[in-house]
Amino acid sequence: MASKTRQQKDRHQEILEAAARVITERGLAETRISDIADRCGVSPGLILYYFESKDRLLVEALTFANDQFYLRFSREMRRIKTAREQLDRLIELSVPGLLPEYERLDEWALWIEIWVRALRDPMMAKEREVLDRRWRQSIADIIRFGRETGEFPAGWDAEELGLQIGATIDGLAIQVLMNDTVFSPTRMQRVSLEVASRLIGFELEPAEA
Amino acid sequence: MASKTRQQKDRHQEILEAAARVITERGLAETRISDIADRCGVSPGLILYYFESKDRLLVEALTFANDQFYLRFSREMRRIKTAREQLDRLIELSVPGLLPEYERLDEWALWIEIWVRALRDPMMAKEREVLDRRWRQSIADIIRFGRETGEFPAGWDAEELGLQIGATIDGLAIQVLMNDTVFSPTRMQRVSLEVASRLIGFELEPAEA
DNA sequence: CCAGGATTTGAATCGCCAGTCAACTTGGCC
DNA sequence: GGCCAAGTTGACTGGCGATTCAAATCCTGG
Repeated sequence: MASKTRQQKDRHQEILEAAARVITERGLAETRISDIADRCGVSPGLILYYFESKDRLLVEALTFANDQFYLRFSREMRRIKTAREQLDRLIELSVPGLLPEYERLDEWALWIEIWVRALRDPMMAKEREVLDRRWRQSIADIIRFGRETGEFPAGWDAEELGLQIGATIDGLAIQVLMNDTVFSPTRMQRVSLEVASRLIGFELEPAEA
Repeated sequence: MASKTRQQKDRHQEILEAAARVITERGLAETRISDIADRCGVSPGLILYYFESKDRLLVEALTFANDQFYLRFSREMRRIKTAREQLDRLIELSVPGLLPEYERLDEWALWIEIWVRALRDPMMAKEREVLDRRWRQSIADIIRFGRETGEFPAGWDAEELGLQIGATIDGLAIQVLMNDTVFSPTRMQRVSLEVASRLIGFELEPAEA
C-alpha cells in the first residue's frame, strides 16, 4: 500500500515536473496535454487519469515549480549566517540569468504566465497570492533578522519593506528578462542592492564588481 | 479615393479598437476573431479581410492600445510646466485604478499580455522594445527637463534613471494590479514618489495625502 | 444607369486538441 | 495460479475556431 501510494506520488510529481518544463519552453498558451505526455514518455490519456483537467494541471504545475524553487531557496537561507549575505543571495537568485545553475530566467518566465492567468482565473489568483506572500515574507524575515543582529537599523515595518523591495525586484527582473541588451543582469544586481540599501537604511560599500 | 482610403482606415482602426477592448475583457488567450467581429457588428470574415491573420491583428491591437495611451499622455505632458508636476502626473497615470478616467488598470493588463507574448513571438518582442524605450524616454525627458529648470540636481545619467524608475513602477503596478487588498493604489503612488525622489535626488515634501 | 472594383457576408473547410472510453497490462494478495 | 484494483493505452468523439471562398452588396466614376 505504501509502495502503491509512493508510485502514485511519483507519477503525479513526474507529470508536474514535465508540465513545468514544457510550459517554460513553449509557453502556457502553447502547451498541449500531448506535449506533457511525450515529455513523460507516457500516453496522453494517462495525464488526464492523474489530473482532472488540463487547466487544473497547469495551475498546479505553475505553483509546483515555484514551490521547488522556494524550497531550495529557503533551505539555503537557513545556512547563511548574516542578514546582509542573505540579502545578497536573495538578490543574486532573483536576477534572471545571473546564475545559470538556478535557471532563474525560466522562473521569471513562469511568473509572468502566472500573472496573466491570475488576472482571470480565480484559482490561479488565489495560488498566486499565497506564493507572493511567501516571497515577500522571506524578504521581511531577512530584514527582521538583520535588525536582531544589529546589521540593519530599525525603521519602517519589515512587511512593508518586503513589499517594496519585492516589487522593485519584480520590475527590474522584467526589464532584464525582456531587454537583454539594454539592462544587463549585473546592472540589475547592482541596482537592486542600491535600492534595498536605501530602503532598509544600511550602508552599501562602494562598487564591488 | 481620399474618402475610400479614409473608409479603410476607419474600419482598420475600428477593428483595432474593438480588438483591444476584447483582449482587455477576455484576455489574449480567450480572444476569438468572432468576438472582435461581434464587437464591431461585422462578420468574422471581414476581420481577416483587413488583417492577414489573427496573430498579426492581436499584436497590432496591443501596440495600438499602447499608442493611444501614449499619445494622450504625451499631449498632456506638453501642457505641464514644471518637471515635478510632470513626474507627479506620470506616476498618477501609472498607478492601476487610481484614476478611473484613464482606465489605467486595463492598460496594465495589456502590458502583461504583451510581456508574455514577447517572450516567444519575435514580432511582439520588437514592438515591445519600441514601446518600452519610448516610455523610459518619457521619464528621462522629465528628468532632463527638471535639471534644465533647476528643479532636479545633476546626477546619474537620465536614461539610466528612466530605466530604474520605470522598472520600479512596473513592479509596483503588478503588485497593485494583482493584490488589490494588500497594496492600495494610494500606497503605490506614495512609494513611487519616494523612490523617484531618492533616485533623482530631490526633496519630497512630507506626506501630502 | 452601368461597369467594375472594393466591401461584406456567412457557409463550408480543415486541423487541432481536450477529454472519454473500452480494452489491455501489471502487481500485489490470497 | 487466479482475482482484483490500480495503471496505462491509444483510438475516437466533439466541439471549437481560424481561414477560405464564392456569392452578394455597395460605391464611384463615367
